[in-house]
Amino acid sequence: MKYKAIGENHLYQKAYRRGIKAVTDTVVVYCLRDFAAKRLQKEHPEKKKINRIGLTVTKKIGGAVTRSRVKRILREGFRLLDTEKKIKKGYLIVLVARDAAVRAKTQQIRGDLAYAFRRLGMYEGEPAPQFAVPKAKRKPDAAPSDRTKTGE
RNA sequence: GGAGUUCGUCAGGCAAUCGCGCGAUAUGGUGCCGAAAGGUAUUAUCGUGAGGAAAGUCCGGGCUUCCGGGGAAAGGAUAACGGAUAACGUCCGCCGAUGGUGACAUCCGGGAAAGUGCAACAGAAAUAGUCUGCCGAAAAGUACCGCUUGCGGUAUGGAACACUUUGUGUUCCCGGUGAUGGUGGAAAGGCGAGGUAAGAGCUCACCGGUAUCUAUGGUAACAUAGGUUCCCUGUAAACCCUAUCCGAAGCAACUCCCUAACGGUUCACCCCCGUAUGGCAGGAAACUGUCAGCCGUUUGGGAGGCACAGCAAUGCUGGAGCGCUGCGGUAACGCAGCGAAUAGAUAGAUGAUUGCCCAUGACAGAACCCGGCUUACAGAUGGACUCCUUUU
RNA sequence: GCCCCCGUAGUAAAGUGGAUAUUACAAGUCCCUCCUAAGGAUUAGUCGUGGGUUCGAUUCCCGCCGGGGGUG
Repeated sequence: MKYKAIGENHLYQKAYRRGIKAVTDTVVVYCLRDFAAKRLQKEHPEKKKINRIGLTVTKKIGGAVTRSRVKRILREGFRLLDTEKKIKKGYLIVLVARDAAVRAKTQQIRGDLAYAFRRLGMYEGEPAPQFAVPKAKRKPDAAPSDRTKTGE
């Protein structure tokens, strides 16, 4: 199972503004319903829905070596979680690394991601997550804790 | 054995399972998007997959574009000498200077006798004579003496005051002199003797330096010895002068393809020269219109540049490229032969788990490509050399 | 990735070879006042950092460190 990466900057901005969010020590997870999911499903040879993931590792984390290592660990953690449990398809998932992710192991990342996805209700069989109210678009920084509550 | 100098090499390894980028193969693999160029997703097998600094972007090139060629100006860079190189501000050798007992290290390195500027504070004074100090020689005038009657010799700088007695001292003026004067980074080459009215490279000996000549050694810088000349501080990482070199921008440079539309066909804003127009129609001509060619701009999409290169492409040729060997050279490096040639991403590929070993792996990730420099860095290991101690 | 620019008290700026580095606001202390404000006095600088040139460097030269801007 391959993962299509998010390339466009505006999709990241959308995920930050309108997506639901969960925060752990090592990583911050944003999720948003992918509006291009049907087109991607049509392009897929097996006609499956897929998730598009994006990784954000800022220069504050470290140099090029540490940043690319953090990206590998995040990718591996997500891959492990995805093979174990079933995550809902057709979403944009943005993973933002925090300072603690530099010294983290893959298993810790996997656990943090599992905690975050459970809070966000992204597993199969659970009720669909509610997205943020449109008013949050005007004030992106206002009351982030409320949005996580609505996500539960 | 100890202490040290210097030049190199490696940059954890092996195995298993899962996972990632690229290439090839698969009936042009299969699906999807697109008008097209093309792209993208995915399956299997095989191959392949970051560095000595990939970094900083500090120099030098390749390459691409700016229409082509030549010249000038401005600006910039470099700086003993000889060599290496595609080139360099790099490298090697060597000279000089500095440091070290030494192996060795470092580079401070054109010109201040072309000119301009600056030199705070201190100091009398900062490139120069206003103070202080020393002196009254010479010249002129005056007085006296001699006689060869217009010359020679002797004395005296001028004024005031004081003491004393025809000189001495004080103050002021005139003239000479140039280093005595706590300073300062720097004070007119240093020191000694002679010389002088007082002095001064004014003269001499020794020492130091500048320029230049000769001899010897060296390709040369330069070194040694001798002769001549001169001795006016420092600063050129102040302006500047001399010699040499440099056009500018940078792959987000740019090129090509598909698609649609518009404009020009003339001009080169440092100077000079060159430069694409042709056919048809109208007109006497200037010129106008139109078509083709050429050039440019813009909308949307895509590829290339880009992974050894080029070509007439299972091969051939070539290269500032890499490794090994031999030869030449003190060395940098050169020449010859042989061999191997695959990172190429585009939100950006090397990870996770387990086991074993060495005994815990530092700095750190290609982004058009090379040659250097600089900076960061855990260790392991090889060669050469120096000093000290001991033994033979 | 490439090309540029800037670092001076807490903040914003001057100073571009010379003595103890200025100015405004802010902050601390003191005075004034019954108290506060205003006013007055005063304090605090490795001039980002390490070398070099120079008698002398915030200034000139070189190397690092940090920050910012432009460019599809």
